[in-house]
Amino acid sequence: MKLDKSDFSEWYNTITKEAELCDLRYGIKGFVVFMPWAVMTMNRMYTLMEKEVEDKGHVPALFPALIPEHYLMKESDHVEGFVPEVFWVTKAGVNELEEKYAMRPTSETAMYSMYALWVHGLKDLPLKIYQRCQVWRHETKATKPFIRSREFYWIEAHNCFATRKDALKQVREDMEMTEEVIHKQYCIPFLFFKRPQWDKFAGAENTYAADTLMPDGRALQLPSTHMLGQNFSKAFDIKYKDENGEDQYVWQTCYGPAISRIYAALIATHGDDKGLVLPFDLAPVQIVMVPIYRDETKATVLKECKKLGKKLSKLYTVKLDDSDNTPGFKFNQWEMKGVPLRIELGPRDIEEGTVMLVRRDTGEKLKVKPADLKKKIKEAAKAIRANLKQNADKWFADKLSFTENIDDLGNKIDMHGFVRVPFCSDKVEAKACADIIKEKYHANVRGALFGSTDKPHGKCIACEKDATIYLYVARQY
RNA sequence: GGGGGAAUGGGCCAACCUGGUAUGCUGUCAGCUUUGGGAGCUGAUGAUCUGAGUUCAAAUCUCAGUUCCCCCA
Repeated sequence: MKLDKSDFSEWYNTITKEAELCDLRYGIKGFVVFMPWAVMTMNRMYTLMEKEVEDKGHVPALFPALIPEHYLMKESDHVEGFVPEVFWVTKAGVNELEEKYAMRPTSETAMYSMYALWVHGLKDLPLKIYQRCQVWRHETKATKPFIRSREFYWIEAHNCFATRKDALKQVREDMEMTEEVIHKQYCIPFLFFKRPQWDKFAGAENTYAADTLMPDGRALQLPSTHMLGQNFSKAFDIKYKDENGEDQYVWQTCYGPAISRIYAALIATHGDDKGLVLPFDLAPVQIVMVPIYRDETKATVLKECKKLGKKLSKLYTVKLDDSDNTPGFKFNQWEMKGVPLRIELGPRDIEEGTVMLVRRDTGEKLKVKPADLKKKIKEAAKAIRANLKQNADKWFADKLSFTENIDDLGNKIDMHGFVRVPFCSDKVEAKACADIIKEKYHANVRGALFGSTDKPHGKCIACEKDATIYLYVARQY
């Protein structure tokens, strides 16, 4: 199988098929079957993300997938943003429903209708609830497995606070969670942006989002946090009595890491020309054992393998591949699947009293004595984590560039990915300038780097006004 | 939203222009031989998207429909 990551689109299509990550033949456009190997990794991603979300004080709940139309219609900006891509349930059996139900495209309106019943006073705040679920959006943009499908899997956390300040603190906390899980554990680098006003979540005051870059230089939005202000609390009547006994609307935020999409970033960030490369902690199989034998040695070798496998499986997820394929076939197959470590064991090794330990990320082969094996595996696991993160970070660091000249912008985007440019503003009236860039280079304004205080001098890159802010431009998925 | 392409055994594909027994690879199953970087032989298995039309005869031509994929906005 030929794989060439420099042709990313083709590489991605091939790898999702060859590594058995998804099956596109279900027969509804934009709906794909997520295959076991992908789901097992996503489950591990979920576990790590949910632990972090719970550590930050969220508790889990599960809300219905159907949302009555009148809930969905309560917040006008939200309606405008989402209704064009909602799937509707209009019939039950043979009868038309009196009110149609939306298949949730996101759960603000489902959850906040209940929050209004639950929040009464300061004792109920902060309210921090998350759910793991799937959502449906009839996307009009091109669909691509994991990157953008019409049904996808995510976590959504929805919070209520007594004050604006508390809500803004949550935005920073969400960024910390993203850093901890997506960067440190999944080893996916990103930049955290405050989106311009014309590109925020429908119904939000502000949107903050982590953008990573795919190998073709196009940005992919990973989790986003929305500062909802009081837009929804007013629409849904979520209020508490303050110290003076007066009604106050709560301040809200929500956070939505789409696991299926982050999985796409995981594939794209770490994979190579041999297939997937999975971080040690996310691999459905961490160590694959490949026995090498002839007929007369088969029994001995398999016995040794099973003995060793039993020991190791107390610490790791281990798979003994005792199928009838040849060793070479197995090597290639498990490399395609991204298994981080391989142990080869044959008569030669038994004779020498060693096993062969092979790293997927570097291809490095290590002859190891059984007594040292646990130690060496632990070291290798650590080294793989560090190596994947370092490689990804190094690649990503070069993907940031600067320019103040619009004629130079196209080149910079082509050669790097994110380009910082001086801009007149990130308010709605500056959208015209963003449109100029979009028209000229098919690139989008991703927003201001969160936490950055750099101030530009001179003019906006696209108009004659003075620049007031640095914004970042990239092509996007 | 615009454009392009495709639909044939489980997967990939040939035959289509020029209508006539549907090709090859792969997979699966059975057997034998193999196994330190994608093994070999023998046999079995299994297919023309739907609906109309033209015709002695349609995978092939015509019309309609359905679905998917890719590229661009």
